[in-house]
Amino acid sequence: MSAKSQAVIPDIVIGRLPLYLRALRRLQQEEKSVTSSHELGRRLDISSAQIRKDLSHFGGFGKQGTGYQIEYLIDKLQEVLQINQEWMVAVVGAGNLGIAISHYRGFQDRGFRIAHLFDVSPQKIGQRIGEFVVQPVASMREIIRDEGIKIAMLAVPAEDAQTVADQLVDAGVQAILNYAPININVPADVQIQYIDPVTHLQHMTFYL
Amino acid sequence: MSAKSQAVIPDIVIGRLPLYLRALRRLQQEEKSVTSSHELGRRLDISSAQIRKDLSHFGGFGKQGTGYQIEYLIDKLQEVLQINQEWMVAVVGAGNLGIAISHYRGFQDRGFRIAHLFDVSPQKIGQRIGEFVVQPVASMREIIRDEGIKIAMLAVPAEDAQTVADQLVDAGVQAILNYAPININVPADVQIQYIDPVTHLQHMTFYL
DNA sequence: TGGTCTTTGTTGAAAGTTTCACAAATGCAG
DNA sequence: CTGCATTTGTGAAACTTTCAACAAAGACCA
Repeated sequence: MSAKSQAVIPDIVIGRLPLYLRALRRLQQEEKSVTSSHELGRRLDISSAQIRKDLSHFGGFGKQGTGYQIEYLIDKLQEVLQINQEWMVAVVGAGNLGIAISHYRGFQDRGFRIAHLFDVSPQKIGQRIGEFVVQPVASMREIIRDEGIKIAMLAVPAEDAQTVADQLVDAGVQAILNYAPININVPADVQIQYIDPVTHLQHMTFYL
Repeated sequence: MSAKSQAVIPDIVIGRLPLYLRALRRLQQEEKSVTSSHELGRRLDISSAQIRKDLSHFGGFGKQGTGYQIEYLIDKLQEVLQINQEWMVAVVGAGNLGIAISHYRGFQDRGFRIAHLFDVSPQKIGQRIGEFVVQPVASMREIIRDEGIKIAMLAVPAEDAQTVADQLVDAGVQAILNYAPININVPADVQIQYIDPVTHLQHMTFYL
């Protein structure tokens, strides 16, 4: 009934909120203004009960008999996830992957703006990649500190990932999205998430 | 005690096996030949009890007092995940992302080989990207069928993802790794996994 | 050999997550 | 206004996953 603003929310619930948000944005693009836990569940392949329960952690966003106002729910979820602001992000590694990330237009309207692209290689430093000029990792610490950047994407070789992550943490970064296929150790108060397409492929081959 | 080869293994356990494999390969690179559930757990930030339990689903791979032979365990896990063979993979979408995927060297030695790169755009068809020539989506069905390709990576705009996925399934693909930021519906016997960096970033901003 | 240390595989308990089922609220048609 | 159809939010039950603890096996040293 009331927002349980102080209760601990399970991390697995937080992880689903971005999916709800993505689906809601899509419904909005389809000119819909109201939806239900059933419709959302059908699209996401998640039970309607789970969606209702997840959302209820943050207060009563819906209306019985009607459902959820899409625009209102988007607003609320963005607020919960703190993406009702734009976060600056640093990308480290200007290889194929770092370049593809830097060109990707999809961060902009979902709460993130790439602010810098760093690399160690003298051949790459100074090169123009889309709207960025590759900057030296040597000056990374100072720039990240000065601009208060809190989020970084790591697209360097596996061998360098731990070292670069340490530097990022030292510079004040609090959330790292690691594309290198290796586990990284960070302090408990730093967030880390992994993207490794091969682990997903290997997960699926089990069932083939 | 004995391998429970017929029991149902929880999907969440299967999802961790590729992580174990990745860490084991790393240990192997460091010239180690034996490891323990404790060492693995420390590296992966997973409890040793969980690692032992996960591995015990497939039989007794370790030795009390000693631990696990790294090479043997890698072999066994590759067998379980069916990556003791090389899977051909089709990539659809030759934009920035599809190109980065096609250039990535990291699939090769982990069980996968990119066999084709498809796109709809007449400007892209025929272009050379690394070792591939972009082929028309129009001939995708036939090629995938003829070559018995079972796995595809989807790097097309969100608007086209469902349509292309339907075509892939129709062509006989049984596992799809979708990079488009949208949920896709596939038959129950087709595997699907998602990669969307923004959902990871949004997950982390909750805690900042 | 005997004693100590390490480490696995397994059991059962604890913790966490999902699903069920229903009261209460709302909308709508007649 | 009445009755029927929807749909939320929620408490309790069912199910899943993780963790703690320990016997048994092996390694190793003196």
